[in-house]
Order: sequence, then C-alpha cells, then structure tokens
Amino acid sequence: MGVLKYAILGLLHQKSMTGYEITKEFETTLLQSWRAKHSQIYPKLKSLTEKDLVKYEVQISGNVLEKKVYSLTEKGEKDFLNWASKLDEIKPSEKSEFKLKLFFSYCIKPQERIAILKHQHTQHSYRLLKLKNDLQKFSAIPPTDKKEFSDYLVLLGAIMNEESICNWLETSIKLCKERENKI
Amino acid sequence: MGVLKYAILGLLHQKSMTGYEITKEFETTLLQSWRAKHSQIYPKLKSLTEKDLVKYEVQISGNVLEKKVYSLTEKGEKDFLNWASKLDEIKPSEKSEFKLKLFFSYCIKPQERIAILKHQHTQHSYRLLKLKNDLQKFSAIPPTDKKEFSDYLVLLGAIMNEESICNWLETSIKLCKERENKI
DNA sequence: TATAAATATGTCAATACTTACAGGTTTGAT
DNA sequence: ATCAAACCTGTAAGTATTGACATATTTATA
Repeated sequence: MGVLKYAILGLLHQKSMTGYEITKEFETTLLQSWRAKHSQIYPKLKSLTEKDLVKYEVQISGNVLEKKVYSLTEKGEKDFLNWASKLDEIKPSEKSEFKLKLFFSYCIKPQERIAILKHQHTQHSYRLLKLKNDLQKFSAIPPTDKKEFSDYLVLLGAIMNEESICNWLETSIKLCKERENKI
Repeated sequence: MGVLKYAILGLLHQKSMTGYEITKEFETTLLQSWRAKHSQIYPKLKSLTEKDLVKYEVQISGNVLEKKVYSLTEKGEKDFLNWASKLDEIKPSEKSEFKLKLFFSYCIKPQERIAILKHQHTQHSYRLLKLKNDLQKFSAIPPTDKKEFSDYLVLLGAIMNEESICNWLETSIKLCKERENKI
C-alpha cells in the first residue's frame, strides 16, 4: 500500500516538522483518516530521507537537545502532488471484528446478541456526539480553497458514517426484539 | 488482534472444512466482515492445530489427493463461544486512503477534487446496487435463531454504510460546486 | 529547587498481511 | 483423450503494524 508515506509527505507539505510533531498530527488532525505510532514514523522518515523525498536539518532546542526538522525535497513534493490528484479504485469493505461477531451471532443466546448490539450502540452514539461537537467549532462552512474546507468534508464523512452505524444498530436491535416476541 | 483465529473457528463451528473451503468462505460469505488469503489461512490452521483448538483428519479424494478436513476441538469451541458473546470496545475509525487524500485536497485544483469525489461516488453507487440486489434474495426477514438472520443484519449494515458514503460524497460534490461558483 | 509532564528520538521482537512462487490432482466438457 | 477450470496445499520474501523497551532533555509548576 504505502499510504503512510503520503500521509507524512502531506504533513510536510503543510510545514516543516520533527518526527515528534508528525506523531502528534496523527493523534489529532489525521485521526479520521490514518493512524501511525512513532515507532513506525521514525523508521519511515529515515527511509524517505534515503529516497531523497524528504530532508532534515538539525536544530538545537535548549542547550543540547538535537531536533531533526524535516521538510519536503522537490522530488518529495512532486511525488505527493501526483498522489494527491490520482483517482483510486475503492478498496473492499473494511474488516470489522464486530461485523464478524454479528455474522456468527446465531451461535449465541438472543439476549446476548442484543447485549452486544446495545454495547456497540452506546459507544457509537457517544462518538457521534463528540464529532457533532467538533462540527460546531466551524462557525460557517470554510471557503473551498482553504485547508479548513478539506477538514470540514472529512469531519462530515465521519459524522454521516457514525450516524449510519447508529441507525443500523438501532434497526438491528428493533428487529431482534420484535421477532423475539413472536417466537 | 488475532481476529483471523475466530473467523476460522467460527467457520469450523458451522461445519468441518478443508483449508481450501475456508478460503472460499472468506471470498464469499465473510466478504463483508473479514478477509484473508490462503497464504495466511494455511499457516494459521497449522498453529491452531498446535494449540489444540482445531484438529484434522486426512481424507482421500479421488485416487491419491489428500485433503485435510479440519474441525473444532472441545477447547476450540469453548474459545470461540467465549469470544462470540464477549462485549468489545469499538476501534478507532478505520484508516482510509481516500479520506487522507480528501484531507489533503486543499493542495489540488478544485476540479481535480471534484473529479476524485465523483470517481469514488460512481464506484460506491455500483457497490450499493449490488448489495441491494443481494438483499432481494431474502424473500422475507429470516427467523432470529437462524444463521440467515445474522447474514441479513450484516448485509443491512453494509447497505446502510454504502448509502451513507454515497450521501456524503453527493453532499461534498454539491458543496464544492456551490461554493466554487461564488468565488 | 525538585519533580512531573511534555518534548524528543530511536530500536526490537512479534504479529499481520500481501504478492509471488511452486507444485500437484480431480472433474467436467468437448 | 485432451484440455481447462476448479480443487488442493503449501512456502518465501517483503511490507505494515503494534507494543514494549530504552534513553535523554526541556519546561512549567508547585
């Protein structure tokens, strides 16, 4: 796949950053689209440097601490922009442990199935609430040429996705209960 | 994670199967919930055998071809049923190369962004169509205690998910176009 | 001024997963 | 009888990913 590469190049296209700052971006702004731990990021920065897609300069922070501030090379920027405008085929539907469990749920007791459905619903409802709260931070829809507009679209996707999951779980619970009574 | 283990145990809980048949299940019935290639399945069957969660007998097919027909051990069944009724915490939102690309779409031309959104929409619309067609194979909602009811719920989830993606993409395209005109 | 939290950078072992390599048998159709 | 498609079982190399190990500095605060 090699998507991590483009996530990093994209971040460095915004501004020069240290590995630590890149890690923080994954924990905040990239949360809805990609994830990586620092143990994956540092080695990747090394290999991207070797491929001449990024470069770094060492900065001294405080008295001795050496920070490596990474930035894009020309080659790296080209590579990123090429990826950014490329049309992709969609991937097969995401793996989901919960869907697998539901697929096998005919093996467990009816009330157990309802319990796992409800447990999921509680959590997804809460996540939806938080996302809707994030949306309110936008006082208006940002102009399409601004970074914020992209953020807005991704957030919208996350919200609509969580809403559909909640609806699905509610429908499923209702179906289980309705039909349980008839037996 | 170790989800593949439970996918295999669950399949063998339905009936005894060869590695080849298990592979086929992943390509058909498990498509909406989990995926694995035979190159991952055969080694996993080996390790599950070593852990005494599954066992196999060799059957001769035709004249010489040896098939290994796997089945659950008692330990394997317990392990599976324990997993099947366990409540899980939800995972962080799925990684998505497309969402990442959209997140960085402020770097590309407006018409390029619209192009990648439309390209996604075409493909998801088609997938939705196929899923809705699958749903029509159910003449009625199956009884809750049947395997088919579990299948039905998973399919419903896939459809609602694709619908929400289509809606999101449509909304996004509309927002891009509307706001483009104003600039 | 002590100390905790945040900043900063890395490696290692283990698991997960993909793609390609590699081989053989059986069954159904022409 | 031949041939193709489906059946059947594996391995190997490389990439992706996680969680734990390992260490050190700087900054804010009590």
